[in-house]
Parts: sequence; structure tokens; C-alpha cells
Amino acid sequence: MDTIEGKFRDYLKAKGLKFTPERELILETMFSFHGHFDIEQLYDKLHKKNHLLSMATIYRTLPYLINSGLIKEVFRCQNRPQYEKNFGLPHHDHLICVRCGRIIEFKEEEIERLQERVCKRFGFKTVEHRLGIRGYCKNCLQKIKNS
Amino acid sequence: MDTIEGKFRDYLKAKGLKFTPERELILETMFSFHGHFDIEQLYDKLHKKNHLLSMATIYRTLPYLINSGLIKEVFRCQNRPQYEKNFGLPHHDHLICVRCGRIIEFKEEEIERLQERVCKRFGFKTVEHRLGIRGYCKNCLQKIKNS
DNA sequence: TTCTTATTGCGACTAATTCTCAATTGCAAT
DNA sequence: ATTGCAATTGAGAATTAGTCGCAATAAGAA
Repeated sequence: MDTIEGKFRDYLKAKGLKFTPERELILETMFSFHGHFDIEQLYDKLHKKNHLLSMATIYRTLPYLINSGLIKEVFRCQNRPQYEKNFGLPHHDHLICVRCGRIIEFKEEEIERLQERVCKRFGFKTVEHRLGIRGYCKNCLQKIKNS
Repeated sequence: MDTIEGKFRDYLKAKGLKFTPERELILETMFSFHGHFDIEQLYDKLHKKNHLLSMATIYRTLPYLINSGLIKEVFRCQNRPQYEKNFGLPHHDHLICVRCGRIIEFKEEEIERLQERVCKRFGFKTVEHRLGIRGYCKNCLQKIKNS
């Protein structure tokens, strides 16, 4: 199957797990976010639509979505992990402003290539990689200078 | 001051903070680890040497060590952050085996250079950056193949 | 030596995540 | 269709990492 739901169904079946309405809703709602989201935002969005599933179900479903490669954890903010869909979008990394929390996404093919070269050197097979750069964004640097 | 302790004393003094025996022990013990460590390992090592300081003191001291640039958080394992000394050692990144937990350190100057170029493009000033690649190490790939 | 202010340990607290369990439900085999 | 079993669910209890408040203590500047 080529659709997102199809991929999830395939993954679950291969593990002897079930495709339930709850799992369908979680998948659908996660993919309705444009950028990254955390568990609380997901929970709120589900409940606003009167989909009253429990936190436990969300937490139990999350690893399946991550292991199936459909969702990935991208970084942490205030010690809360942020997730993002991992399908149809090209891979990108993040600049994270430690002052205002702004997130800048960027893509640098050459870095990806060099990473693959490193992995080859060690006979390592990548599942997932993450590059996060913390620092001060342009705006905040300006504000710091003016104070 | 050029020593590690000297740097820490300077940092504390500049902030109007005190250099206490507890902080000295924490610094010393952190630097006695060869690779990375987590808070629990640090606590155990201190207590085995009969240095009975409390978790609260460790947690309170940690940010000073990180902000002074002597220690850095390098990655998370089982949702626990791992720390590492950040002095005298060149910067490096990590391959993390998701099967056996093995950590491989590597250094790739070219990646560092490209990162700086990206930051310049966005007018971003780096405080800290981290690249972690999760996947399967050589050994585990072999074992998977043979099973 | 004195005095101010930061620091300490302790235990209570918080918030995120995981677990337990009884009731329910997908779905493969009849 | 029906059945049976293993996976799943929600609710709330339990766990865990990390933080906080407080009274007693101790750095270190004057």
C-alpha cells in the first residue's frame, strides 16, 4: 500500500497488531499538523473534535508510528519532545533559538551526504538522524545588543 | 586560570556564586568519567566514595557546569540525558546503535564547517550543536543477518 | 571576626510517562 | 455469520526524573 494509512496497516499487520479506530484517529490527526507538535497539542486537537481518547492510548500508539517510520521526534523544547510527520517531506534539520524558542528549518544536502559517508566508514545502517543547533536567532541577537 | 577548576571558579565568581566542596566534588567526579555518563551514574560514583551529597545539589550544579562550557549534554538514551566533559577534547558527534546501545564517536570537520555556513546564512549565533545518528552497528547488522 | 547572601539536605511536590486491570473489540479461523 | 482469543481500550494508580521550599549552614568580602 502506498498511502499513509496503508503503510501503517502494513506495519501493524506485520507485527500482529490491530488497526483500530483510535489508531486511525491518532495517525490522521498527527498528519493534520503542518509543522511539529507535542503530545499535549495532539491530545487537545483530538478532544476539540470530540475524539475522547485517553493519553495512555496516545502514548501506546506513538512508538508504533515512530518505528513504522511515519512520524519522527525532531527535537525537545522545555524538555518536551516535538514530533513531526516523516513522509512526503524532504529531511531537514533545525536551528533552535534558546532565547525566544523560534525554530528555523534548513536543508543542506551536503551534510546529509557526509553523514552517509561516515556511516559507511563504520558499517553503520542509519534508521534516523537528527541535527539540532541551539543558539541565538537574528532577532534576539539584535535585542541583546540594544539592551 | 587555565585549569578546569580554575575555569569553574572564575565562572562562579563572575556570577556572584560560591565555590563549595560539593561543587568541587561534582566537577571532579564528572571529569573522572572517560566517556559519557548520566545523573544516576554520577550520583552512584559519588556515593561509593562516601561523598553523600544529595540529588538536589547535583541538579542545581549541573546548569552551572553546562553554562560555563565545561560539561555538555550529548544525547539521550532511554529518555535519560547523557553528559560528557567538554574541555580538552575536540568536538565530536555520535552514532547510537538502537539494538545494543553501542556508541561510536566520530569527527567530521567538513560537517562542522557546513553547519557554520548555514548559521551565517540565517544570522544565527551557535551556542551548542548536536548530531546524533541512530541505527544499527556493524555487529548488530551481522547478528540480524544470521538470525 | 563579622555579616550578608548563597548553599545545603531533606522531603514534599510536579508533570510526564508507564502500568494495571477489567471490559471491549478486531480479525482470523471456523 | 459466528466464535474465540489475543490485542486494545480507558481510568486511574504508580512511577520517575527533576524542581521547590525551608530551616540550618558556610563561603568569602569587608
